[in-house]
Amino acid sequence: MANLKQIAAELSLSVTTVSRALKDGPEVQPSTIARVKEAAKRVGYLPNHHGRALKTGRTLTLTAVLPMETRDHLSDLLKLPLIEGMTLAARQAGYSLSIYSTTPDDDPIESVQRQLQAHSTDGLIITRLVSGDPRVKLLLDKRMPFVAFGRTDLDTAYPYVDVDNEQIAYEATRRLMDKGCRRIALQLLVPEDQASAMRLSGYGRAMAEAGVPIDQSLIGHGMFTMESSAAWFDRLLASSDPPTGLACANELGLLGALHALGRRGLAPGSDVHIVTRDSTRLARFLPARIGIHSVDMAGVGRKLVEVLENRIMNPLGPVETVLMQGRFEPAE
Amino acid sequence: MANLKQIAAELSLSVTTVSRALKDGPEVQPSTIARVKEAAKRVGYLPNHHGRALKTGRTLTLTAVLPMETRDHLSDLLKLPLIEGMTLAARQAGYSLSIYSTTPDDDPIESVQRQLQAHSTDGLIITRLVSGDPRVKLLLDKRMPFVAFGRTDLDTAYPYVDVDNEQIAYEATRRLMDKGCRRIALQLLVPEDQASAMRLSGYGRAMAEAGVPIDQSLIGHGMFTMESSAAWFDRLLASSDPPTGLACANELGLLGALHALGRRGLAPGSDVHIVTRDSTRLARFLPARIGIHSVDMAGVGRKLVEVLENRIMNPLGPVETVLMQGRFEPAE
DNA sequence: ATTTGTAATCGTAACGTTACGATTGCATCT
DNA sequence: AGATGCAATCGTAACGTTACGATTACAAAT
Repeated sequence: MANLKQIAAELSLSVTTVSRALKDGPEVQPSTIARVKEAAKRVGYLPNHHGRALKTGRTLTLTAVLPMETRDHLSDLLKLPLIEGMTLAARQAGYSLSIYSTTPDDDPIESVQRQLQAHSTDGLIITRLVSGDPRVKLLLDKRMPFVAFGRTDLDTAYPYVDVDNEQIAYEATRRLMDKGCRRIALQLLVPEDQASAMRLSGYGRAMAEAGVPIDQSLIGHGMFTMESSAAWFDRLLASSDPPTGLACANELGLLGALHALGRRGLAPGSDVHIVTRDSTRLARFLPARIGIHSVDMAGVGRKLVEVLENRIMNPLGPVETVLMQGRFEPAE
Repeated sequence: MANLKQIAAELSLSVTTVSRALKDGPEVQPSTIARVKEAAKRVGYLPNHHGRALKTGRTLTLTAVLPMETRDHLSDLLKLPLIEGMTLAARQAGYSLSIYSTTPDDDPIESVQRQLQAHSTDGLIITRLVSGDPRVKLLLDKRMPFVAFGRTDLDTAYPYVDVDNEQIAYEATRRLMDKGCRRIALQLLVPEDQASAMRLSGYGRAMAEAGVPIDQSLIGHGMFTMESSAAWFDRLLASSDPPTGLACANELGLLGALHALGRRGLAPGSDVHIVTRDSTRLARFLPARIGIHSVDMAGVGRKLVEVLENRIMNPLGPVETVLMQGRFEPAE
């Protein structure tokens, strides 16, 4: 394998000069730079990652910590465009991206600890923040560059990229009202989930603007799976005053609700109006009339890497935060 | 940051002894090993990846080269359980897994070249093999440990993990025949695709066994997207002798076909029988009666890492090949 | 003739780890 | 007493890179 020493020997130069020439050091004669570069190309030289990392302390690796739903891969659907965006952006910036999957059994803070101490990464991308997330404090404390996908309730500033769930839920609710819906059901994950809280807030804002009181029985929590969504929506449909509109949490929630509708012989778009988020283009090819808003998850992935890169380059710079907007499909 | 030197200084030992003690070297006194391990735990020592990699030449990193469909993330659906399986298995084996995404514009062989020369990985996982794939030759030639997801037509042996598409297609076709279908439509990707060729072969075997001649007009190619699947199946349904059974290529093909059926007011399970593959648990929650067979993609991912690891540990050992079977849901 | 300045290049050390051969201390054997 | 064997530990070098302070050669200034 070609290394600096070999090139140096071949050209009767020192390793130092070769090293400098390859990065266009101003101390090296232009003609020497040319000779060195020619030789490097000829012998197929590529810098040894680990030699460099050991010396400089920079690894040129970013790590994304991703919790995986080991039982149900569909609920992780939106991770795919996210991974695509992250890996491609990382590559373009000269980094490689390592994925650290965690299962529900893993201790989330331990995974971060491990990354921190192994000196094996230049920066971390963390997701699925919880209230007062200890990882944020830990990473800020240890001065490890990181960026979060999602926000949480901390008084300290930290870099994040998030989806503007409040605005999206607001617009979704408004859209259902435009169809004439007043009894609008809302799917959420868990109350502690920041995204869910934001969605609830946007929903509440739209309802308040229209002067419609909020009926707590229409708010569904725990809509993680198609099963839970189907069961919940089935109960709602069976009630004495069933909803006429539904804002789904994600594609899974949508599929579950469609399941419940289908069993009762009801059709989306006439009996019940539905709006859903669609990060994967799934919803728009279902044989059903559904309102769709999409979030560019690959764009989120690219943005995460971009923010993280800035953080690495300029650790003391301003804390960047990004809110991604959703895009609504034109009304049917 | 804690390193061997610090621990050595603290315990008045040499760096060598500490290093050996941490890996239970037989030359070190048991009591010393205990002292060293205690100190290591206390100061939070974790070995520096790059120091070790530089010295040993092993990086403890595996790289998966994954082509991404940048336009349509749904067609990449099954990659998610694959990624999960790979990353978790890699972690368990002490490796970290790096994802190298490629776009349709990328030169596939260049991506491999780059990985090869940067000394940054211990082994490669390649996917989406093409006929006479040059990457396989290159990697065998350079003695870089690798494993392929999928087979191709090469006369040299190489390690791979693949899904037994022939058998799965055979069983799917048999199942449709059990429902009384004789005109059975089959979705394929491209003729050059090995998986498609295998599926066609299994389909043909089942048809031949039943003495049903194959009607080429029922074989659909290019079923990559929901759109193409919907358009193709719509044409078939409009023909004078429409199919009564359909074997879908994947969840996307299924959704497209359901779209076409829905537009004509036809129902799966009565007018037309459908069997599909479901790697993501999507199909089984659609409001439709569909025959389902699933392939454990997370298992494929784990198997890939396992085979690759064996290859790294024992480069001259026998070439491992694995065929994963599908699992059919009990008949409706 | 000596000093100063400058451009080009060099030598050494260090990052943290491991491999390998050397060294120590001590008990046992001739 | 001296030699031998063994267990435990040590010292040094090396992996490939880069940072930093020399060193050289030569021209220009004193």
